Amino acid sequence: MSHSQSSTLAAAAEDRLRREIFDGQLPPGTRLAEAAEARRLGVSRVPVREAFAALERDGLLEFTETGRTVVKKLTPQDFEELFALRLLLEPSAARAAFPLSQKHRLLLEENLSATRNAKTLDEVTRLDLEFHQLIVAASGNARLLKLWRSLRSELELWLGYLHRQHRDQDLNTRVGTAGSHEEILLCFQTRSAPACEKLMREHILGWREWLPLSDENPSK
Amino acid sequence: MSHSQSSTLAAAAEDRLRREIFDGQLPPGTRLAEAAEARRLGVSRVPVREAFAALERDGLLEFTETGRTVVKKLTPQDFEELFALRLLLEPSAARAAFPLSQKHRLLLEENLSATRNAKTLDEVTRLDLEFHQLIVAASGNARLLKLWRSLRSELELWLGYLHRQHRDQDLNTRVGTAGSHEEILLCFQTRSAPACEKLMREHILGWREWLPLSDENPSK
DNA sequence: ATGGCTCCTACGGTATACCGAATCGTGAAA
DNA sequence: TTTCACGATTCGGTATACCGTAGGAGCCAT
Repeated sequence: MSHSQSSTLAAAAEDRLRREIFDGQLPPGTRLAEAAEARRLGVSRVPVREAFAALERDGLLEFTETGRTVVKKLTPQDFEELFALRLLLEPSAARAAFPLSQKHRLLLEENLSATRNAKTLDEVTRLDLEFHQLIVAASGNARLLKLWRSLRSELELWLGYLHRQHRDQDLNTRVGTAGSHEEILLCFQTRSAPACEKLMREHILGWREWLPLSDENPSK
Repeated sequence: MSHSQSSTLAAAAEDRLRREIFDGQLPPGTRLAEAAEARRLGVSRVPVREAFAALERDGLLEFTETGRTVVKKLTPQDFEELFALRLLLEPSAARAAFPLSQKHRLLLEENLSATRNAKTLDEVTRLDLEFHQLIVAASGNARLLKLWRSLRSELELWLGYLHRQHRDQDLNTRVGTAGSHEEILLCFQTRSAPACEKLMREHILGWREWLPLSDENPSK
């Protein structure tokens, strides 16, 4: 664990494992053992154990009945669940976030500006999720934000898989996402809470639409 | 940790601490130290540490910036957030749960039967939450159930506080809850998905209504 | 060749020990 | 009396060690 800004070894281990799972270095189904990962990461089993626990509650790992730890396999069914929950949570969050506070308006504008300047697909994806999270945060319901964040890791995992499978096509469709976000922010500034809710709903439905799904999936 | 059906000491410690928090033996704001709790529970620090982590993610404990562990204080604001989320999640779950599978219908009927025979207020409360959880589970969305369960502990905590403050009055109003649940099950068997969604929404609104709030709260 | 049994290994659960940092109490100085 | 500083204590983070058990490999019997 040579360099990492995390204050605790457990957090550093969690970050690293999370990244390795996202990057596909630890494909779904991989069995992880505390001792082995501890050796590999150069720490003892205790921080690794805590990292496993954290990643499990984020849905990236899975504990079997017998205590084994496995990188979770995501099925199209899993994705449909995530989609259904976004469709449930985010429009409501948008409605509650209206009207936007000065602070959150600025944060969203910064996000859009960063998105316009983004160079890589991963960066655009991260900013995309960040935009949505900002709106959930703006709703003022801390627990709602917590629920959303608990879905975020799995979402990122899915998007990562999809990007690796359709590296070419996504870059174009991504432009649409950014424009859609600008439209949403404009809606917050010029229209009503129900309008924002409706627009967010349509945005997520559209997002579901252009995602290439169910032809190939990373599980099994 | 003399007797407990939990297979692991960490789970047993978690159960015990959870119960003590619910019972009010560990009032909000109480500072918990790993070593002290380990001595008190007769285990080492490791299981206690894991129990703390689990209870923190359940919202019953709180880690301060400096790493201290404190029993969380619930404010009326917290309760409003929980209420808003139930109002968002559960009606949708009811819609998705329609039509009820044989299995879930039986489970709900068992629940109502147990409620009719219940003797103590705590038991009725537990069965009440169980009824709602069953419907969320019947929605078929495992992640939705996970989100709901993550709210349950805090909900139980709140209800526990309220019961201790209004021990007399609640017993009567509880009868209404049970009847309301029967109505909901009937709706599932005789009407439509939107009807169930609407009824669930009204049920939760009614629940919010009769709860004695904002006059006294356990925080600060 | 196949099914089952046994032994061995690897893994997770737990206890204990060590360390640095934060906290609190105490006493000295202003 | 108040305040500041310093030492003792506590606490959380981490490492290491021990134990029981589950899984797997190899062997034997059929």
